[in-house]
Amino acid sequence: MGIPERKERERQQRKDEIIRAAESVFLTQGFEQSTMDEIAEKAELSKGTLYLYFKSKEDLHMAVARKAIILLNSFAEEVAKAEGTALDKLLWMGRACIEFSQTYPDHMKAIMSLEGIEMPSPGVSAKEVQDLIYEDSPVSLVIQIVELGVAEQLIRSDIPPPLIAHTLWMQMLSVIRFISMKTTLFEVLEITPDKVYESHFELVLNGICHEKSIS
Amino acid sequence: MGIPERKERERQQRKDEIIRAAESVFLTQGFEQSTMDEIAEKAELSKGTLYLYFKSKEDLHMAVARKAIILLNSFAEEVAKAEGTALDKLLWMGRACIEFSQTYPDHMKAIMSLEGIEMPSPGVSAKEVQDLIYEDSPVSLVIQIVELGVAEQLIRSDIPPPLIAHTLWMQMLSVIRFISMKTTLFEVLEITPDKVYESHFELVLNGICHEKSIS
Amino acid sequence: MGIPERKERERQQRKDEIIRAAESVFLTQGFEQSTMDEIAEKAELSKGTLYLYFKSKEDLHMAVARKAIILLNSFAEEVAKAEGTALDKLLWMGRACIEFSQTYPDHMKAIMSLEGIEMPSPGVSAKEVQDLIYEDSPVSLVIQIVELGVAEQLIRSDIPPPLIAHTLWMQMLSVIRFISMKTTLFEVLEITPDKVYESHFELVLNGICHEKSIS
Amino acid sequence: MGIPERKERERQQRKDEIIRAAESVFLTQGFEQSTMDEIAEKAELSKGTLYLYFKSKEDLHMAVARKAIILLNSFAEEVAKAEGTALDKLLWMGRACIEFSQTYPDHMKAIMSLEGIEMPSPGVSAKEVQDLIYEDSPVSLVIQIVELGVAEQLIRSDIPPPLIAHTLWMQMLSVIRFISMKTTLFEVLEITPDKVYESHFELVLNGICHEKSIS
DNA sequence: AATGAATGAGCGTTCATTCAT
DNA sequence: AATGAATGAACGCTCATTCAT
Repeated sequence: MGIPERKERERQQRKDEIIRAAESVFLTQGFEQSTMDEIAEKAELSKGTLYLYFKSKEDLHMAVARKAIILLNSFAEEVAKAEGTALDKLLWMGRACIEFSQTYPDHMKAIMSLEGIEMPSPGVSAKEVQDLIYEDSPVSLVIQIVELGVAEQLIRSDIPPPLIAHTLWMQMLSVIRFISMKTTLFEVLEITPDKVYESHFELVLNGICHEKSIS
Repeated sequence: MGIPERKERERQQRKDEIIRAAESVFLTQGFEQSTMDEIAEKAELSKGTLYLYFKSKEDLHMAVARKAIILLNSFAEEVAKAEGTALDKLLWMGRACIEFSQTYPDHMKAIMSLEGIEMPSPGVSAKEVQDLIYEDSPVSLVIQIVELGVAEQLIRSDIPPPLIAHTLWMQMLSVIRFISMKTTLFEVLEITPDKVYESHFELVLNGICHEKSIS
Repeated sequence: MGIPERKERERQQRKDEIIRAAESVFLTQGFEQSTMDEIAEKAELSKGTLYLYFKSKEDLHMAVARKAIILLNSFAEEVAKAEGTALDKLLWMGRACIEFSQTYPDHMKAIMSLEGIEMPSPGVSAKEVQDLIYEDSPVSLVIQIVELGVAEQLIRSDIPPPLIAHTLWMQMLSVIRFISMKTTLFEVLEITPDKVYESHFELVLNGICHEKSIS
Repeated sequence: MGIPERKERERQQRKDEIIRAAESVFLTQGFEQSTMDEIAEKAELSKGTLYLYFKSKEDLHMAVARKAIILLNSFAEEVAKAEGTALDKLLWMGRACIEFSQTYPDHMKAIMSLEGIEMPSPGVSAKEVQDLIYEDSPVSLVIQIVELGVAEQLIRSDIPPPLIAHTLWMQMLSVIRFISMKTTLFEVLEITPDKVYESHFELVLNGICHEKSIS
């Protein structure tokens, strides 16, 4: 009794070990530049063994990203439960994402690399990527909060909540990418990453509030 | 006299020819998937000759992106000259970028691929990429307009104009990336790319207007 | 007592099951293209178990061929019993081989693949292959019939019967190989397989009859 | 003047060198068992260079076989020119083939390995193999001689000459295969290869002479 | 300046075989 | 006896880069 369960558990652990190894390799040198040899070496496993658990490099890539997104989601869910207005929640959630990206920069990188996957990637259906990013990700959470905000009359109602939510998510990713890559720029502008984040939230949250006439 | 100049001019022309060839190859199949062989064939030159003008594939990549960004800049400059408030100009400029990305999707792709270049890319300094994106790009133009908007008291003054400008630029890129990659999402949400663009501008421009109290 | 016998019987049954599985896999996709995984799956056994019964893939290959050759032999024996002259018997036997190759194309393939085994094949001695083909195969039957034919003075006596018999057997294989592989040739020559077989028998049987002066 | 010619000549020489290296590797260990690495090493060239001259392993295989068949053909043509009856010519040609197979055993092996190519081999059309074997090979020569023999009333006319010729060719191959592979058999039967060849010719040539009643 | 032949490290993937359980 | 996880050496092929001419 319990033997098949133990086997299954060990199998899952092995998978996790491989994912952990892949994470650290993908993140240090990017997905394209990483080789299965490196991952195998990092995992202290033979290359062939990798293929026992993941049918291709791409498959492993997806697994890494999935794990990251689920982790991020758990962060976001925590925040969404707290008391406050929709705008408060969005701000907290944004901050949680930033924090996540600083605590697990490698996981964040994995999530963002997914965004770069070209649609007709053989072996990975677009649908699969979509689901991963927009169903299991915080986006669905954001949609709910935006809908709440609209109900509270804090958020403008002239744009469909899902559209607002996706826009917020994209902007979130873009600011993180900005911070992580354009480090030399900060010295020139004499600002800190924190300042950038706060400005960002100021701007985007201000943007979704009830409209003033622009055009 | 004049001979070295002619030589130099011819050299530049050759370079342009190669860039043109590289463009069409990178754009049809992506940077990673393109080979120097293909570019050489397209340029009707031998592979070795490519290395006479560009020290590596990466170098050629940069040149292609540089050309694209300059082209985009010329578009933006045109728009910036027109009459109107700063907000008007920003909106027009945004629309010009969208139009550019639809007219020259390949060039836009090149510009965006630059954003994804990892910092410790051997052979290309971070500084070089920075300059390319933030000095020769429309960002400097946007900074000017934002400053104008602040002077006109249309744009909030509590955030430094360069920061606002960079945020706008990043958001611009993120919406274009979104549109080009998440096509299947549109069917689900029953929206059109145009609608996304307009919502985007609504939101971000609303965001940079004089603040209401959020926090 | 009887227990070891039962064990042995069970072991033989297991072996047969594996051979059956291997047959169907080898025959659908050829020996080289088949994997031990596929055979294991077909046999509903684990891959490791295969090695309990056969020491290598090659060994399994031999077993499959041996079974096929025994089956062919049983066909041939049936025919050899019938009434008629030695020449009649040889013709019938030839036709039986053709029929066999059409009824069990996969088994025939296995037999012929054996012929192609290179001599210094590690793990399989040439002797082993010889025995398989020339002792358990119809060749010994053919030798007997040729000897009979010589006694009947229907078949030339200037060439040793074993040599004639081996020649007949080789020619038999060559015509079957020809038919199975050179299908496109038939359209060009506007002939049918049956016509080829009959011409073949005409020629070779005519050849072994009492000599006319050639040289 | 002459420079492109020299280049072309050198290129051809290089190709020949590679073919020569491939020959010796294919023949020592068979086509499937040979690796491009081994061929490259034998040719004292890098693996990549092989692919500059041959687009695939299969392509190289064909080149090796083509060379062998052309060489064999030149042998056969020489013989066909000599004076004599059709039967004489066939006998001489047969002996020439035997001699060829002893002088260039490796080339002969290559020719025979072609016969083993399965029809739906990806990348090599059946047609291509057909042409190689039946158009450029001695078969066409044999057809002519058989036709001549029919005209001379030495060879039976009830079977179409092409069919007779193909049968002779197949039988030729089968005896060579027999000799080269079944060496241990000779000791048992106490015969020599030469005896086998002569018996073979006796039998097959007798077979194609004017028929006696068999059935 | 231009060529293009040559390189060689590298790639993702496969699979016969072994061995601890 | 049976398993199936693990191995690791291969494999065919690619391609950015170099260099003699």
